[in-house]
Amino acid sequence: MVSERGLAVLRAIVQDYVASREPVGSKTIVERHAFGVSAATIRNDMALLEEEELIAAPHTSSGRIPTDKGYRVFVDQLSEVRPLSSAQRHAIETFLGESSDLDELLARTVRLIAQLTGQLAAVQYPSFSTSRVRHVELVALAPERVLCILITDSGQVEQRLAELAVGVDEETLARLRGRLNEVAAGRTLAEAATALSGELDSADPRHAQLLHTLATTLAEQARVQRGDRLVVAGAANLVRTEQDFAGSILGVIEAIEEQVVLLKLFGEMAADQHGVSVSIGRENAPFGLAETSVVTSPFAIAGRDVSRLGVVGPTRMDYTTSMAAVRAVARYLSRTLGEH
Amino acid sequence: MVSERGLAVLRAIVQDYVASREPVGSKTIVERHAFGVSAATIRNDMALLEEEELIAAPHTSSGRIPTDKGYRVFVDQLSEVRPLSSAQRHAIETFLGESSDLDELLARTVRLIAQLTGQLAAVQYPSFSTSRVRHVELVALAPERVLCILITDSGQVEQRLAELAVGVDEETLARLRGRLNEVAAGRTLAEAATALSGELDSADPRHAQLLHTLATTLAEQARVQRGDRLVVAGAANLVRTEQDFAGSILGVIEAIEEQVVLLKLFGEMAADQHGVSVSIGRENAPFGLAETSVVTSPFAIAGRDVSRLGVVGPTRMDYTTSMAAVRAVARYLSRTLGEH
DNA sequence: ATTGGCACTCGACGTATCCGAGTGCCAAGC
DNA sequence: GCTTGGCACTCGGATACGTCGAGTGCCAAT
Repeated sequence: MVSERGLAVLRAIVQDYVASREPVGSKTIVERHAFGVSAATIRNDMALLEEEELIAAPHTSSGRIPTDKGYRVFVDQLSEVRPLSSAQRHAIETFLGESSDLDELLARTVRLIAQLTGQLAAVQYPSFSTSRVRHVELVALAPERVLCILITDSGQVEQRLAELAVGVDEETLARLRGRLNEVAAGRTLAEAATALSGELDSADPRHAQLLHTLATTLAEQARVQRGDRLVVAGAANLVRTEQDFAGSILGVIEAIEEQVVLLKLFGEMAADQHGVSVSIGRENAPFGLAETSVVTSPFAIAGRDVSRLGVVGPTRMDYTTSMAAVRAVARYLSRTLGEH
Repeated sequence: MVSERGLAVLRAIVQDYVASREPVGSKTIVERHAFGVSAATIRNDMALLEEEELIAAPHTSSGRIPTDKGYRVFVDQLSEVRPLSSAQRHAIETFLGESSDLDELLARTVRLIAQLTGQLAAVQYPSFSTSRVRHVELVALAPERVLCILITDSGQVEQRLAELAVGVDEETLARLRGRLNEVAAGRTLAEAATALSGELDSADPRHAQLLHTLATTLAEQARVQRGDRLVVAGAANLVRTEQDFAGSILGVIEAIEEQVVLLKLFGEMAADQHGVSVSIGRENAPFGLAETSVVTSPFAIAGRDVSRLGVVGPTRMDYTTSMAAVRAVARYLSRTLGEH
């Protein structure tokens, strides 16, 4: 139904509305875009677009604003993702390049995205369910306090303190260390957890209790997915766009702080495999984020898509910029982490 | 100059204003507090208080609101810190009691404070400048990639990856491990850093480069004060009180995200040694937080005051509740961490 | 299909008005 | 010498109203 020009009008409306925050009228469009037709013609097209529920008028005789559906069409069909400027690309290289470890890299990443997009940014910690145990280290802080350190082949380190009922000497600890490494090393975290549980049965009865404590500690540790954590930055950006939220911004802030909500949302978006995905307005209603849009992209460690990063902002956000920045940073990250 | 009753009036004004968010007039006071005098008398007292700049009128012929100075007097002289309800005390015990490690304990702590006070809460990571090195562990992930793990007697674990120009075999690594432990173990982090630097000179030339890398890595690691990190929770609470900030809440959010600002402020408040300290409104102007008040308390690990926790909120905050909650949680934390 | 014209709508904005809470002051009273 | 009731005064907030203008929908003409 909607003509070629009609879609161009939709694109113009989205762009102008995002830029000006005000309903855009037919006159504004012919002024700011070279359509070569009169305002009346644009009005006819707009009537069509309104019928298709791609745009809406806040009240009779006002300009139009895009609906969620309108944004969807814009994102899917009308926006070409233009690459970042060389300055921005350079910023990514220099700002992320000097990171020393994963924690710092992700912390810098999330701040960078927030800065590039002017939105709230979030990076999901990589889930290491497919990474393998490289080494298990046991350090006695006291005879009955043993620090268990788990090192994976993705360079991740997890530590946990085990409190034992009876003390253990260095020699025994060395034996246990050897045994645990034998059992766990080279396996995925999940496999290692299972194997460790099985190991309990064949344990030297004298150290059963000790081994049990250590094994369950390590097993639990292995079970913990770091993928259930988010790093967030740019809350100030969210507050800055507060007036874009008709309802309160409170729910959004709470959802961000809660993390679980956002993580679920990230999880759902993982279905869309290839590249950047966008979830718009009411599409997020199940998560209590009906007025926000989320732009995310997966990124990979060692070639495996393990996690997501993205931005959260008002439905009326600059999708083009957000998508470009999210895509670029995700790619850079995948490239850097792929070298591991 | 200000009579006994005058101070009582100030207390009433602070309490009513905090509760109602509206300038409080003489009539309201006689209604809600049993002063046994008429509104006219209260008005006389209020004129006195205004002369002393303890209260102010937003405009002619409106009720009065406390000034920063008024809040200061209220906090210092007029508010008795009433202990928490048993339910709240119970909440602290149960909510914090089940924490397994320091990270989780602090994460739970900050959420608890935010919940108890309805303000934004922050906990400074303990600074371990006075804690001692218990153990240094080196783990070769690859011949030229060595993971350095530093364990302190306060149970803190720091890890860092060292990239070496030339590979190192297990045997050499074991020797180095022994040497580093000899040098560093038992010393404070600062001492260890110095000692490690000195050790470089007497190094076996063959491994000079290797040792240098490891030593500087560890030294830098030791130098890093974890006290320069904050855990924050309850941003939603800050947004909820947004209307209490005449200027924008943006600066506050930015300061919180920046962390450095808040950490400096925490540092300054450390001067006031005994228990809860409060910094009000313009007292925070150097930090760009002229409209906010900060309530903090130190807490101790192993008997040493090492860090602070507190809340940040509008000048018009419930100081009594905030102070009580901050004090109670800090005490609980000190008690729990003192057992280490 | 496009266009200019035109009546119509409705929110934004400025002005005038009213209302009431609250003050300051004063003279009278305990 | 405090305290109190009375009273005039002030000022912000709410309400009502008129004006203005951007923008629309529709229609007849091209």
